[in-house]
Amino acid sequence: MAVTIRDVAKAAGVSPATVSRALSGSELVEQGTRELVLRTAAQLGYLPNRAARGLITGRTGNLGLIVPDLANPFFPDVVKGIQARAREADYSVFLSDTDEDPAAELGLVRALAKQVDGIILCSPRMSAEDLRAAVDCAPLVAVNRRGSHVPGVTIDNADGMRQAVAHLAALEHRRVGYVAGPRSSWSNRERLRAVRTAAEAEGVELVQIGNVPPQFEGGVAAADLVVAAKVSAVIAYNDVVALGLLTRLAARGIEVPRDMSVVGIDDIAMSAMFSPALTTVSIPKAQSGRAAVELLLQLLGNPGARNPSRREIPTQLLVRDTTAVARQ
Amino acid sequence: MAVTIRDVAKAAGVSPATVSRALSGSELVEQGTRELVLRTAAQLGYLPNRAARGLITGRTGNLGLIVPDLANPFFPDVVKGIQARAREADYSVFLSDTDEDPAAELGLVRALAKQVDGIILCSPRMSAEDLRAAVDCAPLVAVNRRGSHVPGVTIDNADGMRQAVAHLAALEHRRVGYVAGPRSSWSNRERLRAVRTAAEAEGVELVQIGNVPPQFEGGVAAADLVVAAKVSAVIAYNDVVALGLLTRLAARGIEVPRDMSVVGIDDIAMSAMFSPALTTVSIPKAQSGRAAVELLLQLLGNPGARNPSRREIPTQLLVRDTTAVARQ
DNA sequence: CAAGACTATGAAAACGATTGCATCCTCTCT
DNA sequence: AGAGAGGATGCAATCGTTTTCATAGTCTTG
Repeated sequence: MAVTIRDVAKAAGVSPATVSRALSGSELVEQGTRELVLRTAAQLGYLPNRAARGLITGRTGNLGLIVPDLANPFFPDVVKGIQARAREADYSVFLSDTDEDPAAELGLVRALAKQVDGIILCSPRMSAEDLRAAVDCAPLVAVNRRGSHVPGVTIDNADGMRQAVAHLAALEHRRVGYVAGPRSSWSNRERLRAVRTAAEAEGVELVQIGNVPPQFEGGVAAADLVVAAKVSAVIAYNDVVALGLLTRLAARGIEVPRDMSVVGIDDIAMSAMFSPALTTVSIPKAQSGRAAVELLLQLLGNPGARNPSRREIPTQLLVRDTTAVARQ
Repeated sequence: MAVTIRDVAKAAGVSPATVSRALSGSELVEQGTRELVLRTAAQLGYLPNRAARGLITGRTGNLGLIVPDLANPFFPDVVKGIQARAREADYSVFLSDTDEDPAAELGLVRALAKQVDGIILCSPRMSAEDLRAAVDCAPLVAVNRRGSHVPGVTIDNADGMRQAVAHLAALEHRRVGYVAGPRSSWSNRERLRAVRTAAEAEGVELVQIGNVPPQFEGGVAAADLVVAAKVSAVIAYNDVVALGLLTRLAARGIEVPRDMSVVGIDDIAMSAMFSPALTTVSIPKAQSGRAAVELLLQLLGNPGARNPSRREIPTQLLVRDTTAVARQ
């Protein structure tokens, strides 16, 4: 059925070993022979059997990718970046969606470990000790999470929050709310800390508002708390929450940005489409994905690397229509 | 390093053959022996090497999944369904995003064919002949596309359009627009035909408006054409286009649904969050994904199946806030 | 009790690639 | 011219499983 290396060898009048060497670009085969082999292989439509190769080399040519929820509009773009970069490097990627179940993450890592050369863990919700265990299963890179022995790609939350708070301060907001995401989320803890630091530096009073699920409904629910908190501006854990806020504020007759300024984080596609268009801290999502693959490839090339490598992605405040000068 | 079947065999005092049989649930091994083997395997943390198994069985335990654009909010939900069902059947899925490049699709199918047991092609844009070629590469199921020899999952567009048109007709709309998607899209051709049939049946006049890219910008651009077409209601190729319409109509001061009714197709998450919330023909996206896997598994179990199997997914009109009685 | 039928197990041959080692040839240097 | 070096190639082992076939023991049955 399928054409094997032996068929090519026979057709080209050489041994399978020579075919293997010619195709893998080894330098130990004569120019003429190589060309002959390459031509024959192409002619026969030969494609190497990955399983067989993997068996002897111990590498699969696959990467594993675990995301908490693909329906969260943040992730598809990250996945696209990962996908694209992996393909360039001739790797295929296995996708797994945990449906927001942190307990499933470690199990998936374990299951995937045998089938892939490395794993990318997106926004892992798992505990620190589980993360440690995961790292021991396979070469692993985390996205949106820093761990003491885990290489990873993170967002420069500190600078993003600094930009957001500086923007609001420049608009004369003196009392600003932060609508927090899930307590268990590393990103949320990180953003909370960053926004506090930034507020202090700018001399702005900061009030934390709730811990809401990172969904539209979370924002809807938070809106009333925001109003009650007597702030003139609010920064949301992410864009989806911010859009929820916007919707409920409008329903209550509170006009944005006249009565309240709102800033999101992520810059998902919908944010620009909403009216009013959301001011947000933009994260280069595809770039984060590419960087994660880059890190992983580096790890695979040099598995003994002692210090886990890190990569921090810069953020950029996009000022759109939901922020304005504070009302006196 | 890794624990192999031989290690388990040695530890359990049996032959590798027996271990293999015990683990694969073959009936030819004695109860006691099976338990011993299972216990030993678990104890040693044995996980079978997929590559080795694949080499001998010829099956990989992997499925390939090709989508045109993961950033299109329609697809993540479908992918989630596919993912979930595949995992239940103990399959892993390779994800590939073609970035809307139809020319890349066949190449990807070819490349993937050797690494997977079957392929799911989502909304393939490729030509009919390419699709024929693709089917010959590997067991294959198409989603959102019907081809003469291609098993696939499709949406019941006819009924969806019927519901939408009946709804508008009941609201006394007599002249309705259809904002068409890309001419090359099979779904678009299908929907156009269905909406025409439905309009005829309801005695409603139908005007086709443009062929726009299936994005927000497409809807924005179409809005002015819609107004010029003097229709009182419009059905859009999909929700994203409908949201673009809504945005531009609002900017022109045309109030929805008072001055114009708008119906989308897909029911993406954002549609419910928009204001006004979009009336739309809902497609069970995850269910489509699951059905595709189901079909593929069936195909794998019985590759000689002559008549390609089909599955049609029902749709459901969700009436929200963008449709109202036509103005006199 | 003998003979056949069955059952549980093991030995060994695959699957298709890679790679260490051996071989053979050609070239160069003394 | 002979010897040694080195480059190109082939042979065969190997990776970890599954599966066919053979074997040895147990059970049934006339």
